[in-house]
Amino acid sequence: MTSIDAIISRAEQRCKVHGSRLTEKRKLVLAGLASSKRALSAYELVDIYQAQTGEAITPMSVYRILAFLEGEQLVHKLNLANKYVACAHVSCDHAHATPQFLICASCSKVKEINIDTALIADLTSAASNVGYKLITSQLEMNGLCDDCLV
Amino acid sequence: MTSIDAIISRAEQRCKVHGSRLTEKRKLVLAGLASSKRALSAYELVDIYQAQTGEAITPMSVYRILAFLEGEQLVHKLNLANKYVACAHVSCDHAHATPQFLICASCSKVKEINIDTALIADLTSAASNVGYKLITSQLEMNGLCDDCLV
DNA sequence: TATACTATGTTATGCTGTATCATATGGTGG
DNA sequence: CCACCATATGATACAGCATAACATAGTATA
Repeated sequence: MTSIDAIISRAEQRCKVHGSRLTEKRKLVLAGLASSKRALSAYELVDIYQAQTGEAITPMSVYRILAFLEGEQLVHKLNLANKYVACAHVSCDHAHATPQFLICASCSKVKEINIDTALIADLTSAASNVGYKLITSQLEMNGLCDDCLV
Repeated sequence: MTSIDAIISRAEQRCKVHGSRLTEKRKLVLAGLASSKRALSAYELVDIYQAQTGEAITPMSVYRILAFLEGEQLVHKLNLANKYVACAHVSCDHAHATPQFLICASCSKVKEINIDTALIADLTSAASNVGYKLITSQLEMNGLCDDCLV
């Protein structure tokens, strides 16, 4: 079972539980994303969908599908890069702890990591000290991956 | 001396030291940004420039000027919001410690805060553990400010 | 003053994302 | 099984963010 299959099958499970529909198109978009190591833009997904299925899809549809998949926590949007990744982290099988991301500024490769809860708590309280309530503790950081560092 | 004046005068100082030119347009764009509590988009700055000076300026020019000001560390780009802020933090007068930003998702009001150096070190080492070298430790977090929370 | 560099003007274009209205599809109750 | 309603997708247009490429103007210095 490839990691793509794992992601798809988890998606099916999740949607079943939530009573939402993982349609063929949604599945294909998710598969396109899951088959990439890199984060992809919506427009890149349009091309990949076309390449993998031979069918055309509009950016509008891709955006709608990404929004759905985000709602099911199957996909994360990386706001720093305006790109999307399939959620692949172990934590997702459980309580879905807020993910933290490292994004390679050169090749868009993404690592989803865990950061100490205490550290997140520190950030939250630092924010609260100046009157801000964090919407999400999803942290995104730009870096260079080891491949691109060479 | 208003905070705008303080920002402008620091800008003049900085450019003098660096041998770069703080032209009238650059000064006016910086002033536009400094006069706002909120982060502003390049296109908003175009409008503000027009309103404050009666002269038109193109987005292209504003982008170039913002790039210059960023290079002089007089302006920070907030990648989460695609907006810009004049650097107003005390830390900027000194070693220019890496700034951390809280951005109100509703009104774009920005707080530039200090985060414990140890915490940044933790993030850096967490990144390094999975093979990433952080490009910047500038952290951006979306939240809601106290005004918008009401 | 000639020159070289920096700054700005001008136009076009690309990428990211959303609004809107039309059509199709699929589940549910009568 | 059909009528109905909610959901999903199609199609088109457009808004906002950002850069490319080439032309012109302004400035410092040999």
